[in-house]
Amino acid sequence: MGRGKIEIKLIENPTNRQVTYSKRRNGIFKKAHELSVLCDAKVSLIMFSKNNKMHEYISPGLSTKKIIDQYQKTLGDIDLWHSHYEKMLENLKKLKDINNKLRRQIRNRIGEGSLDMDDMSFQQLRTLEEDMVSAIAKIRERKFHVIRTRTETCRKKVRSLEQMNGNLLLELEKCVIHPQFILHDEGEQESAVALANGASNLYAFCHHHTHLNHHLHNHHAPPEPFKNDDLRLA
Amino acid sequence: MGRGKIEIKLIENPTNRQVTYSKRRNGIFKKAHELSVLCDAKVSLIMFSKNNKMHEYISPGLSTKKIIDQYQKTLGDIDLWHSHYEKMLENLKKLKDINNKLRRQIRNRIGEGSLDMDDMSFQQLRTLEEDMVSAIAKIRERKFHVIRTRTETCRKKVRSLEQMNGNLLLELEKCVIHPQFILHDEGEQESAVALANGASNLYAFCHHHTHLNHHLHNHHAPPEPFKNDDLRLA
DNA sequence: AACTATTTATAAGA
DNA sequence: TTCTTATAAATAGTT
Repeated sequence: MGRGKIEIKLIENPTNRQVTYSKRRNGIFKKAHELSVLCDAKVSLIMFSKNNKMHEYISPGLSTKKIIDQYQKTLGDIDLWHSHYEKMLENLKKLKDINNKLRRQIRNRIGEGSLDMDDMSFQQLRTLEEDMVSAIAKIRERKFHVIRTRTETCRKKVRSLEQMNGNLLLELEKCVIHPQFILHDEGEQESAVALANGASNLYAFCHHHTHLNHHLHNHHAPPEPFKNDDLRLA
Repeated sequence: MGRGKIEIKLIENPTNRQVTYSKRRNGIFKKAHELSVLCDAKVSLIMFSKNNKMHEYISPGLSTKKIIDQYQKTLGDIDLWHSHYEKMLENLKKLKDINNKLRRQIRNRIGEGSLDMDDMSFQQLRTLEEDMVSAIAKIRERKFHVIRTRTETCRKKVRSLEQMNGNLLLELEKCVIHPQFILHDEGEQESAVALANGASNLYAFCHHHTHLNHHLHNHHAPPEPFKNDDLRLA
């Protein structure tokens, strides 16, 4: 339909091709629309030119999504997307199942599993109890490790404070033996008094801490149930 | 383009409409194909007639899926499908996370969580230990409930056996007092001896069971650690 | 983008 | 449905 007949094969000339594409594209769109109206048909027409420009026609009152959905349904779920989707759903279900199992396991271990436990035999309960006992032993061991570490840290802190304390006392001694160094004016004198007070405070502090230190060491040996030591250490 | 010009509006006559649909559909498909070939364009043409018969054209070497994928991509993921898919992926990830958390929790409770436990404070360990202790208490309670139930069942069985035993003894007594009933022939006599032996066996059985019954009742009161009773009852 | 000679599509009828 | 055919529409090549 034109000045001459053309063979249906790729138009090599890009300009020509582009022109033909435009003209024929409009032609198809017009025909698609006419078909939609004349026959009340649902039409989805999507096309990409050689340079990937997209054009689409959809029958009035429809969306491409709707058409594609209907397409999938009609094709009977052979589509790759659909199987992928199905796999995902399956996966989701599996994960949920595993999740529920884990939760039930936890509930059993917490002791809240009264309903689930009805399904458990005496043997199972016995095994669970043994498990829990050994688990508690491990947790206790871990707890006491934390206590030991904490004690160690505390002892180190005390030692360094004792050292500091000793140094300060030494300084104070110097000041008392040679009072001329600190009797420059009133302000300095006040600070000297403050220093003396501070030193005695440090003494008290030191004693408190060494006491605590011994305290901790006494409790180091017998790692028995938590109720005996946690109030002091937690 | 026909014997007469037609207005572009719904063709009311169904037959006419169907004919026009067929003709024009072929026309469009032909044009779509020509466009595909002439301009190397990707074309997807899906349509549904008024009675939902589907027809589609796809450029050679393509699949509708490919076109739709490209369509989605071009449209910039606004599509509902895509967002649905994304939501599913998100959901999947969340479930996996929850799963891992649950697993870690279990590992902690089992006492295998040495690595995870390094992240736990003393307070957390203490709470976990307390949890476990109360959980174990519940599990023990449950266990002893199972024992009680079992004991009860056993006792009932013993009682019914005792009853049966009594009845059999009564029968036997009758036979001994009135031997004429059982001295028909040799065969009958043998079975009478067997019956007597059986009865004495039942006596022994009965005693064994009542003994066990008392045994169980003694253990009913103090529900202490499992190692004391499970060998007899499990 | 407009023109137009031609081809193509198709409405109506059989 | 399919074929026929007169006529409307589309469009290739040109400007």
